[in-house]
Amino acid sequence: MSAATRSAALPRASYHSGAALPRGFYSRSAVVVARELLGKALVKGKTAGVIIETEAYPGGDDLASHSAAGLTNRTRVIFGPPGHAYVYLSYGMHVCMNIVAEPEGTAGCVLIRALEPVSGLEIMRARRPAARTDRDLASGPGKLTQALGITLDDYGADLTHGQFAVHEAVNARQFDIDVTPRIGISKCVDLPLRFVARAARI
DNA sequence: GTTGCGATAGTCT
DNA sequence: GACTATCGCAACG
Repeated sequence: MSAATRSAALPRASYHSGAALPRGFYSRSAVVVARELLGKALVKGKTAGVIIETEAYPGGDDLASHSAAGLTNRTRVIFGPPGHAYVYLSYGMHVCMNIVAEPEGTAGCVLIRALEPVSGLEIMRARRPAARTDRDLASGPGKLTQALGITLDDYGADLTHGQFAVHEAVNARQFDIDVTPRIGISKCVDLPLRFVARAARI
């Protein structure tokens, strides 16, 4: 266990979700939001998963953030009010999902990189025939959007209420948080902005 | 278990 | 016209 590790709580597979997180949760720095999203439940329709991996894209000075180039049609939601979905197409074929952080007018978002599937497993398996195990259903940014049925049509969706939202998770167990550099980027590759929940053994 | 590579389309230069 | 915040499969060990 490294010095960058700390303890927090992760829901059990038999979890049930609590109330949707309020907008104020997201109206903070992207780094704090990225860290605190671990262990929360991302719900869409009948499917849901517990967030186990995130990356912070603070905007501003961070050249790896899509918002670094400024306000464009694609990035406008990142500058808007927090708690909304920033969805984009990656490598021409994969959909990736972020949650907008920081107060309105300030850029910043959190990439959701992986989920632990907890509800609607049958639906997820049907959507992801390539997954060999249930662990692979949502173990990557492009996989989790497929498993939950998130598409570019969900761009800008408000995640603080409704059938597509992030919920407080109930019935939690302990996990550790590893902090590492972000994955798959070519700029600012050394910043420790990736957060991974590692379930405690036993 | 690991490494290497091609697919594919939106966005920006 | 270049460049991706990736994935899945094939070919190894």
